Amino acid sequence: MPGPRFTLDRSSPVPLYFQVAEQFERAILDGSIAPGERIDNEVSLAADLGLSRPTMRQAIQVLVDKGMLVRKRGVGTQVVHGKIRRSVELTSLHDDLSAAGQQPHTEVIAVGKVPADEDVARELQLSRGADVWSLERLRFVDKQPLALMHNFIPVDVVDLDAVDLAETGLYAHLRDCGIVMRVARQRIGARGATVDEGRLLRERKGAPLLTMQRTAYDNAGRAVEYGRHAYRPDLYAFELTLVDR
Amino acid sequence: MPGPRFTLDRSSPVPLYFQVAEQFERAILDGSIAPGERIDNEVSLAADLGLSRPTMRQAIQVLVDKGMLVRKRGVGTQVVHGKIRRSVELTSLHDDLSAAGQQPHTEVIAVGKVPADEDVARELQLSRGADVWSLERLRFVDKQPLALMHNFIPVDVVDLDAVDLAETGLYAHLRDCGIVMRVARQRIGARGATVDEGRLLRERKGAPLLTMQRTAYDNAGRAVEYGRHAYRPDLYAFELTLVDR
DNA sequence: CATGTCAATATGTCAGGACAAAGGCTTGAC
DNA sequence: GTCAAGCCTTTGTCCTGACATATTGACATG
Repeated sequence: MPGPRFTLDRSSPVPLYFQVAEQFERAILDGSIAPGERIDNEVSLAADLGLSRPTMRQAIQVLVDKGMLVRKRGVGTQVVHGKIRRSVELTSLHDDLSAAGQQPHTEVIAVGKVPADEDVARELQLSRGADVWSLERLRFVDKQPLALMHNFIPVDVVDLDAVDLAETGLYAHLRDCGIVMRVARQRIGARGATVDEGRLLRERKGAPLLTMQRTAYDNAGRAVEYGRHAYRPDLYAFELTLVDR
Repeated sequence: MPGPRFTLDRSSPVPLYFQVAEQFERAILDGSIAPGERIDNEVSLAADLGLSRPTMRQAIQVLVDKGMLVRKRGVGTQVVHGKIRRSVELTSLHDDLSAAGQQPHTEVIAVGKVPADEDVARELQLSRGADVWSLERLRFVDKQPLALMHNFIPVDVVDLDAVDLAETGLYAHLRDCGIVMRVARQRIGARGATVDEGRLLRERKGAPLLTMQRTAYDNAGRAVEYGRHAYRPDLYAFELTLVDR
């Protein structure tokens, strides 16, 4: 618990509490602080670094939210475990795979304007039959088909024409257009593959697929994207870390 | 934004920030504050209620974490959307269903001590072959089989003999024994049903099933439970709300 | 030996103030 | 008319200080 000496850069634009949290996280991940070990109390940690207790507390809170630390009143704060897999976040599969060092490859199957069906209209808060962008893509990893993705986007959100979606990824393009997604509702389920899905994903009809539907909302609470995706369950799964607060 | 008048009870043991958060949440859920609407700024809200700004800020943060509010620096804080389905939490299926007003019914298929296989040993941080409790249950809703649950628990965590697990639910029993689960890692996937699973869940062999594996850790970072579950995807799905912070 | 009490310790909550940074709006120069 | 500078509002970060409450362990008591 004397722990590695943390360094603070007060001239950096990075908030102090975040600098501390980052270094703490590294120390936990690389094993400098063992799981189960108690860290110093907030007051002395703050004093060591020349911070106020609320700032130190805020730094610790970041890691508590991530599930790496656990507070116990009257006792102290302990490391729960070192290896925390990345939890489900508001990112796209493209980001996920790129970050994992894999070589994703995307094939655009179809893109164009279509009238919204009942599902799409409800999720995007539009009237049924309204025009929406429809985008179907097939994602590969190592030449193997991994996911079939069908996205719907209101036409007034962004223009999808003449965009190289095979390269950039949908979410990256939306970000570039100034669309900021803040909240999303996801629903994860399973079902058998249709004939078309089977052909594209190289599975037989009826083979189990992992499905995910996601509706994403921007700053203003406007629904900006609805996606229905199907994954090959032998190649993909969702991992998440739950924290009881 | 003048908003409903909130009431504070300073003699209550419930923290002030939590009282405010609760009443705010109710106002959002019942539509008193419409989605997209901006709420008052933190300073004046705090002044209205006779609170300090940090306390008011903490109250708002609770709802930001839930995905109901979105902050924008220099602009204000907005309601994103009213209806937030419960996100995935550190609770059991039994709790989930009870809360939903359904009538869950559980059948214990098998319970006893077994040697840990490779998976179980790794997840529970035990040596292979060590004795663990094995508990297989089948859960029904409205007489329909919904989930097949297989849990493993280290023998030194709790005694599972002579417990009516059909009634109480596993997690409730663990809570009663003083086991507090703080963090859990989940992995959600899909696969085809085995013959045995098909028989119990009344599906044919190879029918798509939604699967979830969960390892739960207690305060000390000790793995206290590992579960492999299979759900009928026509009756169950995982919903979660993601928030970008 | 069991049990209740008390003190030490650590986190939980709350107040009040200060300045920084970002977004939106107005104003002014060109 | 357009674009940039500057002002205002609002949230973001950080400080100091205080008291409340839960946990643990030592100690006294039955």
